[in-house]
Formats: sequence, C-alpha cells, structure tokens
Amino acid sequence: MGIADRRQREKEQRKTEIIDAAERLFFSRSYEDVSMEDIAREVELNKATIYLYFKNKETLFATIVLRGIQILKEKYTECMEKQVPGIVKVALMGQAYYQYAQEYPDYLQMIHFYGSERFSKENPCTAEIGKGYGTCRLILRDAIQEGIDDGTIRADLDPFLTSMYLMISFMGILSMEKKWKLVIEAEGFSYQQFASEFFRFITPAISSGEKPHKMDVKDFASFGFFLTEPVTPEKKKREES
Amino acid sequence: MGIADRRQREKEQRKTEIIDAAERLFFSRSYEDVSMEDIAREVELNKATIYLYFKNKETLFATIVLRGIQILKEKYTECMEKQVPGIVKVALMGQAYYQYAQEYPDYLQMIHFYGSERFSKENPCTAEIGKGYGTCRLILRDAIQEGIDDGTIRADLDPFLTSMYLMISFMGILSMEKKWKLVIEAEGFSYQQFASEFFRFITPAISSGEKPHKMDVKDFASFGFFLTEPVTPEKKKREES
DNA sequence: TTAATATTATGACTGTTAGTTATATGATTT
DNA sequence: AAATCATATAACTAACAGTCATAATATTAA
Repeated sequence: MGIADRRQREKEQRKTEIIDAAERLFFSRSYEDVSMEDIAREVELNKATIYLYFKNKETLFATIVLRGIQILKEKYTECMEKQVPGIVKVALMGQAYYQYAQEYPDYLQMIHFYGSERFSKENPCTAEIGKGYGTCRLILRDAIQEGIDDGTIRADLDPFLTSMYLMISFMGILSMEKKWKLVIEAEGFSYQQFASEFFRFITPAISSGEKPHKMDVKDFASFGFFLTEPVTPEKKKREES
Repeated sequence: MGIADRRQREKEQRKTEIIDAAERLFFSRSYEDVSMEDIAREVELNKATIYLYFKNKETLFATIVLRGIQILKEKYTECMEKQVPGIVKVALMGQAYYQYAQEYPDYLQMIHFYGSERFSKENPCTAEIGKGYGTCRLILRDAIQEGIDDGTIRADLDPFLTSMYLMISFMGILSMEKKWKLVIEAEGFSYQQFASEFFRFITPAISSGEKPHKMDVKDFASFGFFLTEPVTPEKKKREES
C-alpha cells in the first residue's frame, strides 16, 4: 500500500498548504475581508480546488481555530503538571492565558471571533472546538479541586462553577487587549498592570481564608508567577493632580 | 414653520418604522440572515428607500443596539440613586445586568454581536455606543468609589480597574445564558444558580475585610438583592452518586 | 390655477463573493 | 494501451449590499 500511502500523505500536505495560506490571510485581515479567491491565489490553486479539501469557508476557518485551541490546551496541561499548591496552579493558568494572548494574539482573535455567533452549530468542527475549550476548563476545574483538597482554595466553592467563572473572566480580561487597551491607557495603566492587578483583585475570591494555607499574590511569585506588579507611579501621579 | 415641522416629524416617524421593522427581524434572525430586502419587505418600502434614512446596514443595526444600551443605562442609573452602601449598589448593578439579560435577551445579543469585531470603528454610531457603555461603567465606578469611602469595599482597589473587571465579568457571566446554558444544566445547575453563585464567589474580592463594614451576600437581601439562592439539592444529589 | 422646485420613493442596475458543476488533466491499475 | 480513479479547473449560479437614473408626490412661487 505504498502508493496509496503516498497519495494520502500528499493529500494531507495539500490540505496543510491551504490551511497555512488561509492562516496568513486570516491573521492579517478579518473573516469578511478574506475571500476564498484570495486564499486560492495565496496557495496558487483554483478556488474550486479548495472546496475539494474543505466543505466551506467556515470549516476552513474553524480548522485554524482548532490549531489555536490545541496550543492553549498544551499550555494548560503544563501548568497542571507542576508540583505546586492548587491555588498556584490556578494562578499559573490565568497567567498562561495572558501569555497565550501575548504570544498568539492572532489565534486568540480568531477563537473569539469563532465563539461569537454566526458560525453554524452543525459544523463538526464547532463541536471539536467546544470540546477543546472544554478540556481546558476541565484542567482548570481539576486544579481548583486540588486547591480545595490542599486547603489553599475556599472549600465552599463548587469546582465546576468556579472553573466557569474563572475561564470566562480570564477570557474577557486577560485576552482582550485589542478591545480595551485604549481605555486602559487613557487612565494611565499599561495592559500588563491591568492584567496583574486583576490577580490581586480576584485572589480573595478564591483563596481560603484559613490561616495555615491562606495565600496572597505575592506568595505565587516563587512558583513562576510574574504578574505581580503593583500600581505604577504614573497612575498615582495622575491621581494627585 | 408648521409644514417643515410636520415633514420633520413624518421623516422621524418613517425612520422609526424602519428601525422597528429591522428590530423585529434582527430579533428573530442573525445579522447575516436578515437582508436589506427582507427589512424593506417588512416595512413595505423599497430597499433603496431605506438607504435614504440609513447610510448602510451596519448603521441601521447599530441604531437598534443603541436603543438597547439606553435601557441598560437607565437600569444602572436607578441602582445608583438608591440610598444603600456602596457594595450593595455594586451588587444591585450586577443584578440589574442579570435582569436586563432576562428581560431583553435580544437587545443583549445584538449588543454582544456589535461588540465583537466586523463593525467599522469609523461609524459614528460605534462611538456613541462606546460612550453609552462607558457611561454604565462610570456609574459602576462611582458606586465602587462610594463603597471604598463608606468602608464596605476594599480600600486597596482602584475604582477604575475594578469597574472594568466587574463590567467584563458581568457581561461574560451574567448575560451569556444562550452560550453557556447547556453546559451549566448538564452539570445539574440552573442558570439562575449559576448567576447567584457568582455573587457568592466574587463578593470576597470586593468586600472590605474590616469587621465594622464587612458584608456578605446574605446582607444584600434586605436591599432588594434576590440572587442569593444556595446550591440546590439536585447538584448535591448528583455528586453523591 | 399652473409652473417651477424640492423631497421622497422606486425599479433596474453594478460589483462582489460563496458555493456548484461539467469538463479536463494526469496518475494508477488492469 | 485502455479503463479507472483522483485531482484540478474554468465557467457558472444565486444572493446580497449598495448605487443611480428616473418617477411620483408634495410644496412653493407666479
């Protein structure tokens, strides 16, 4: 079956070429501003050929979104493998979200775009994307459960609900730089401050109040957490005037 | 100027008729699934006539979004006028967001859709929508400042940053029923539980730890806050099995 | 009353794009 | 060398946002 094998490989390769070309374009322009013709031109194929490899534009877009989700999943898994208290894992996952947004802003933008309507729920890719995202949330939930067990996280929280609250907040706050940057900087804060202050804000909602295990953002630093900057002088200065 | 006046009124009325027709359609179908032809048919005018009243489809959509924002602004203003501690105002605003999402799910969906990309930043409506949303956030910020001043809210929080964190969280958590309902119910929770548990989760992040003023979600109830349900038996039951 | 003018409405049009189809090209098998 | 199969393409359709020349209607001026 050497020949069939080779053909299969070639087919996969063609598919990857198309995805790569589409990715380049979707990274630089919006969904509506990239036509199938554009993608065909970029990969040097006829438009109709693309339809041999992808059912439609949506599916092609979703395939790229899936790539992005995969990377996020790996980042979360890494956090989970660390030998640190539960609450630190949670903080590191939040930080991972932030880092992901810095490293892969284009994937993130596509993920958000995909999440917000207009994409058919029937598309099998949609289910897979939902599953990928769900996996990330499950990892976070497990970290929360660990934190409850080791006493670093409030015992009166439900791990599922809390994982939802945090995922949604992380998503909105740590990864929408493009959307909020101007407002934030108009108030004299950098985006990184905006992100790090969020952890100082949210920690009491998660942290167990019990003395023996109670942890603060500053305690996370020794485990690789670096989003701990205090409010800068610039802001303070602005307030005084 | 009686005649010019009447004509002006008639023009406004036509415009409103068009908006109403478009609203009916956008409430029942997605942006892409409503064509200008559809709207024209609904309002019994020619498509070209609509373009005499609205620059393009985007502007017409944005005009409806603005209606929705206006209502939200009124709800927030009402909360601000109550004579209650700052932290309770904040909780009531969160609850207002939840109620708004229940009462006007269609407006909310359109607001979200408008917020997520693809709409030109140059459109004057976009600026106005941003301003309307900004006003809501400023109201929340003032409530936070009041809470800091009256000792019910953590003094180490910046009112601007905190208002951003809360607005974004409210938005994501209290108003995306459509998006999360299935996941939540699959875990045995109702959407209302999901919302009310969020307040129990987030309160320690806001509430001042100081004894004299420290408040709990249960303390909010006497001020008209009703999102205080505990986790239901159904969930507990599920966990036992 | 009627002619000139301004406003509002429309049918027919253009340009663009997602997706389809009938046909062609080229490799693989018989 | 013929038959078969997979891959590629040019030409097409259908739908839709937005435009424009023209028509209908109301207002003003003579």
